[in-house]
Amino acid sequence: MNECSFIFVPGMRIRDTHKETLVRKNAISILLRDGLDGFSMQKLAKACGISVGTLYIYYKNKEDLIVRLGIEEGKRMLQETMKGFSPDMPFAEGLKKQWENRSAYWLKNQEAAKFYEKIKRTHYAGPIQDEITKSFRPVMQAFVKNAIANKQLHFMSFESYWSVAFGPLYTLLEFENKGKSVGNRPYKFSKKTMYETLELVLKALTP
Amino acid sequence: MNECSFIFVPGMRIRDTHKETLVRKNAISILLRDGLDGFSMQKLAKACGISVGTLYIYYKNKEDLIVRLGIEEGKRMLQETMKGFSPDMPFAEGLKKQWENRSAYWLKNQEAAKFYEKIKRTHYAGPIQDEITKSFRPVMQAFVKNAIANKQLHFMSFESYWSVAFGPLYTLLEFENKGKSVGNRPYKFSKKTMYETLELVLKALTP
DNA sequence: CAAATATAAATGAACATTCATTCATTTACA
DNA sequence: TGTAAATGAATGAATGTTCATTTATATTTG
Repeated sequence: MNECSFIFVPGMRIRDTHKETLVRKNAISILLRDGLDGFSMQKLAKACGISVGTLYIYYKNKEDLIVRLGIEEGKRMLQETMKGFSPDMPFAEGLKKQWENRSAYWLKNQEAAKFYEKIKRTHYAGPIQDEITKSFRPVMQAFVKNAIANKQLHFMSFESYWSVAFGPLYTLLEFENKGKSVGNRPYKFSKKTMYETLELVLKALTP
Repeated sequence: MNECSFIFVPGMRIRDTHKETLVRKNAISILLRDGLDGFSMQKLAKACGISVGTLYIYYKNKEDLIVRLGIEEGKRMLQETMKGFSPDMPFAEGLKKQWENRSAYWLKNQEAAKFYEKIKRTHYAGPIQDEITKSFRPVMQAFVKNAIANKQLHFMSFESYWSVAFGPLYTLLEFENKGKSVGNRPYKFSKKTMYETLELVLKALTP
């Protein structure tokens, strides 16, 4: 059942891999500019300067295209979030690492991050989350388990923990995303606000 | 410039106000079922059992329809969130009230709440947020100001405060929304988790 | 009271676009 | 030269919106 296997055949024309990046970048920027209901295959093909038919060589259909881009970007983001992180780390240190990684990625890859956050709230989210989850759930669970065992984290329900540990960060990054916070206050994400907030979160979670 | 003013004219046929509810309910359920890109005016008209043309009597166009429904639901939700709340309340009490109101509304009006959360993340969000903001910004600002003045809340940036005060609640409600939390863990919102989380938040924010 | 009237509500067929998707054909390369 | 990549015109369904027409009703008139 390996979709990637292939039989070598002489004379096979090589697929233009540069084109995959082209499609991804244009798809993301159209989706952000025009929204999900302003996105179409013909618009995408035109933006890429390729034929509509070509899109159907790379992707089974529109849904497949959106879902696969979502999975790709989600994995990329989580990969970056986990850089230099290990579930054996002391709790405060590990959480800090994740906050730093996540926000650094967000600021460096604004389009990709906005795209992922947007697509997560559509009806395409299901298969995307399923795929992402598979890869990262074990690491995150181990981290919490260790922290509680080592008395670096209060005993509490997993959802309570997660919502306090990451809810505030996501809220700040959403503000950054819009450029505005609550009440349309102009907002620019800064390390200062981030560390200020992280400190509060650690105060809440740690003994 | 009052759009609502009208000149009384004999023989005016009365608009069927029941129909406005019909349109709103169907629009919301189509949007939740089929997503923004699965929503269309003809589909909506058919679901309501009325003519497409009628929709264009009530709403200028599709965007106007979505935006106005968003504003309506957003205002309704915030109205409920503020029930029995006053910016003069002691901080912990006021925050608790808002958490309770918001979650109660969410559980009682699941469709409306899901709709609002979804539409907030689309390109229709701008004008919706602008309108909502106007009504509730002053109250929320006064609450924080009072709390800091009375030393019931640490001095901190507004964004830091907001993200910690409400980020975790929104995260829990999103879990409830999906029926799953992180890593596809099945999740059902309960007052127990809510109060457990609120306690952590208060620990973070109050001296 | 009942018929006529005036008005806006409501209709739905019709419009030009745009949509997702297909496929016979052409192109480029190992 | 054989192969898969790439094309793009074509398809039929669906899109947002319009508008000439019909319907319902509050008021006026007889």
